[in-house]
Amino acid sequence: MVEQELDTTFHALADPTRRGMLASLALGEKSIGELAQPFAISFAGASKHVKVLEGAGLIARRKVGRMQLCRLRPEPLARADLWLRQWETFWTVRLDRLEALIEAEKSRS
Amino acid sequence: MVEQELDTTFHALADPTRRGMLASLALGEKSIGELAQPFAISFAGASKHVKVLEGAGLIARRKVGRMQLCRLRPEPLARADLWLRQWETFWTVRLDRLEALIEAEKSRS
DNA sequence: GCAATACTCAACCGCATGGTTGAACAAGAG
DNA sequence: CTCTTGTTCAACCATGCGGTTGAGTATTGC
Repeated sequence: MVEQELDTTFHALADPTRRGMLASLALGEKSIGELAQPFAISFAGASKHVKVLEGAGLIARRKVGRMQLCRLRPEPLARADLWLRQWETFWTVRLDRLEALIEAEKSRS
Repeated sequence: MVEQELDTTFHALADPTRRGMLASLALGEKSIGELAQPFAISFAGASKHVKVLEGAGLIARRKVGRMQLCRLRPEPLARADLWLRQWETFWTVRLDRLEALIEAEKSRS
């Protein structure tokens, strides 16, 4: 179950248009038209991207008059980040090793 | 560009088989056969997944005799994590708000 | 040399993706 | 009521994905 959420979350994040939309939503609620505007894309195309983001639980919508306002839902991002941090020790160890090498190089000169 | 690296990294992570392979590699170098074994998958199929991971810079290979040993390269994971943490304030604010509500509820009772 | 092992490569399949266009619908503006 | 705006839906297209099979290439063991 968690596995499947990671699938959809990472897949949603694997597209630059969708990441751009999220960045745009970080500044506040936006209609789908406003989300589509910066990307040379058709309205229907944007609508599809929004549906992917919604399917991944990354955004929620509410209808206001004739437009749909989208807002960010960061929970899946938090869970994806949690998963990525499993490897944190892995890459920090590497960086530590690198720093140690740099220090060794310094003291040699 | 950084954007494109995020594309390939997130796409590589969006598949449970590939995430499993990474987890397996966290325990040490593995041949492609060893990587394929836990997943009911053909040899060629595993080879493709490995190629995707390699293309994303998440693993490196070296030839030892007739087998290919793969090892984890965590750098792209670190960069993906960095990107995700852009939203960290976003979700922690939410959690803070939730805690505040819980506290408010407690003191009301 | 010969057989087995550890792969890679090319071709194919079914299905999803990202994109389009054009028609439809719902709601506010005149 | 009509026109425009904001959006969805359905159909289509080209491309790519995850998977397979079958053939081909190194390398090791006998």
